[in-house]
Amino acid sequence: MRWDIIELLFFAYRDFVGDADNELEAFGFGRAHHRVLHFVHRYPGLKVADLLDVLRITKQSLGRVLKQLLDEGYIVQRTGNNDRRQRLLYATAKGEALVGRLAGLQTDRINRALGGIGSDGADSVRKFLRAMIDHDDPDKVLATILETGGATAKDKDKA
Amino acid sequence: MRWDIIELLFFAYRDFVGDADNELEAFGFGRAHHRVLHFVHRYPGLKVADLLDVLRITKQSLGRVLKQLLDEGYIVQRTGNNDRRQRLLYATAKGEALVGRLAGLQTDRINRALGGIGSDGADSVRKFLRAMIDHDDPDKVLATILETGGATAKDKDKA
DNA sequence: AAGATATGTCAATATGGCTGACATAAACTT
DNA sequence: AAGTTTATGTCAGCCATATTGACATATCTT
Repeated sequence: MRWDIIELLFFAYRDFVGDADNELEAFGFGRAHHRVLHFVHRYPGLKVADLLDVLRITKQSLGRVLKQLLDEGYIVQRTGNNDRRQRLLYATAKGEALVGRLAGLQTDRINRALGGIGSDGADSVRKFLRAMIDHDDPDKVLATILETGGATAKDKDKA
Repeated sequence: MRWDIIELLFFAYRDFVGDADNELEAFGFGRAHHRVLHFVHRYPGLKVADLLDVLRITKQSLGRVLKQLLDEGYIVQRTGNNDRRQRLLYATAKGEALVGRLAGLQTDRINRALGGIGSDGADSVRKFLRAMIDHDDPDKVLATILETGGATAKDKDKA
């Protein structure tokens, strides 16, 4: 039994998401909002169904949170060009700023943690995390990540 | 920005906890039950306040779940010897069996993921996860983990 | 004895998720 | 053109898990 990793994962993830939680509270948002905004920002033009797939939630659940983000100007939606039924989702500048802020906190934590294990170690972590994920039947976003090793068009801000 | 690790962590943790979730459903339990049972099993003799600290929840939240686990025979509580106000918590054989089952699933996933990175890589993962955790003001369990590097008396079943 | 602490309970509320049902608009198929 | 399917949205009720506030009893400490 790998109790060591099981428990480290619990505490690590708790603190990792805790960074954002504290910040989100000020906006009256929670984790669900963060997730939606994150993926909309990182994968602009996602349709609603894509997001449901990624997050593995129902449209009612998504609707609740998405509506708030739309109403408050963090996300805009556009009708699809090829299929006018679709609603393609994009983060606004306001939304990007918020995602950036949250990701900054999380990145700080990650960089501190990576700081002690060198680039080979960082490689191992990426390999490990990647291998922890089920690869069968990936949603659109995960498929993108798995086929690019994590590098995407939106990674230009990896400064 | 470490978008790569941020996203890998999201999906990895989702799938990691998903293993247990599916199994828990059959018992009419959820994540909260799993967490409680896990720590009670791994750190027998925890008092209620310790558990509140570890899980960072209120006694009302804990009470709901703990009561179910007590009523259904997964956990027993004993009055403290030095302080009769305390309720020390222990997993029953039934409780241990369930934890073992859940941890087995998670361990399989972890071992598969570790299988690709060798023992140096595994070391790096442990160091990384450990460094991802806030070390200030640790609760009783985390303090134990941090000072022993994850090896505890209950690790004899690391077969 | 007075004050502090460990635990437990009641009650109302919040976040985020679910199921079922229904609706409209748009696209596809016949 | 009509019928069928699909993309999205909404209403409603319920659930899991967590919170806050208040209060209570038993036990320990001063």
